[in-house]
Amino acid sequence: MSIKLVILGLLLERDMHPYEITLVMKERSMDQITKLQMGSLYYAVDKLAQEDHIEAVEIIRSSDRPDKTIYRITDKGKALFEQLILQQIKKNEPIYHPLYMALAMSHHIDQSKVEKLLEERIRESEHQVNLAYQVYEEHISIVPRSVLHLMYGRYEHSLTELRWLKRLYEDVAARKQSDIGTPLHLEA
Amino acid sequence: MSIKLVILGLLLERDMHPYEITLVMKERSMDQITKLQMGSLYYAVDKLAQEDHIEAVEIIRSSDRPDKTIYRITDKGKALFEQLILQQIKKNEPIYHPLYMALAMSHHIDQSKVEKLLEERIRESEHQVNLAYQVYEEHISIVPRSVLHLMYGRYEHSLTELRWLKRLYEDVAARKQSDIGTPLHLEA
DNA sequence: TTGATTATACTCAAATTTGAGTAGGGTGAC
DNA sequence: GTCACCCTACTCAAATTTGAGTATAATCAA
Repeated sequence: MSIKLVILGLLLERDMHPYEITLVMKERSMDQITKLQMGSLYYAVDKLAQEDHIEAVEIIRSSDRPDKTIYRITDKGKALFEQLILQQIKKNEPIYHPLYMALAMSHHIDQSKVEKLLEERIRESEHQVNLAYQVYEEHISIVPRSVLHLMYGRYEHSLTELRWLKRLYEDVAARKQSDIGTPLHLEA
Repeated sequence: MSIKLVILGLLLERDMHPYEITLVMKERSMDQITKLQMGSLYYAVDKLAQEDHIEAVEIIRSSDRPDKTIYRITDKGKALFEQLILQQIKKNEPIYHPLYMALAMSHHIDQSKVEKLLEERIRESEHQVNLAYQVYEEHISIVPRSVLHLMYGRYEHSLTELRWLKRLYEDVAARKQSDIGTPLHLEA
């Protein structure tokens, strides 16, 4: 499970409390690559603590706020981290893409509605591309190279998606969605 | 939830039993775009049936095999299908990529191990690219255009991933993973 | 100044997913 | 001919995820 990897990886940099982990993830837009849900995060942290992969360093109590429990990674946790990384590289799991699936099945419904929403989605997608590029540029001088690769990779994938959406849009607008037999005439 | 969309979409083509849905999904490599787990599929089918979005048409019993329940989509189900498609196009959710995350954090571990596994992964990724292209080509004459877009899109994404992996590999092999401050010198 | 939103920090019940199990039949290799 | 493995079709308990809720403080505008 991906969130465990992130928890261990960030604790390898410095001790943190769970909420702080969410902040760092957002700062580096890691929440675009690994799903971040508070409930799952706290569950995973508890799990890791029960198994002695991480341990509480300090509990900060204030009368008015919830307690903050700061965690550190243990040696057992470091071993798990390595194992999970290697496992993930080895395993060949596809990347799921619900938007593509929805659009692939969209020929069953009213094409004018699809066309309309697709226009908005393309605009949103363009925005995402710019955002991703900006994040990449802003981090050039401040993150390790592998993290920079991550950011550039996100930019590339968002660009791939945008181009796909635009091609699809042409077809929807031309009401060709139900055609069978003609290859997509692709240049790229 | 993505699997519901697929169930409804396939039942829109013809009546099927759940196991048949898994076969069709694999045939069209839809299982590369939407996670397919038997348990989740049967759960979703039960759910849809309870809510009258689909209904049992026929139950085939043989003494030796488990019963097959064939389902059809209802009008209520058709409405849900449209709603889910439009919702999915509207919503802007990122695509999660655990492999990228693992590699982005891999600078904390032994680089020679990463290098080795990365070589295998690149070979596997090349294989996936070829496979995806082949699936696209083979389906040109037999699926609606929007489904063809899906297949071509998968090919493109796998190619984007392959190029990313190769660039990363160069850096790992050159032991540059921890460098900070140099932009990736990119041509594409 | 009151109301609205955002940030801090979690918690919990209910929904869903996972992973393993069940069980008979077919198929290919040795 | 038998052993191992895949195919057909699901089922189920346990693990995990989800989505909403909790509660306080700070910030900002109208």
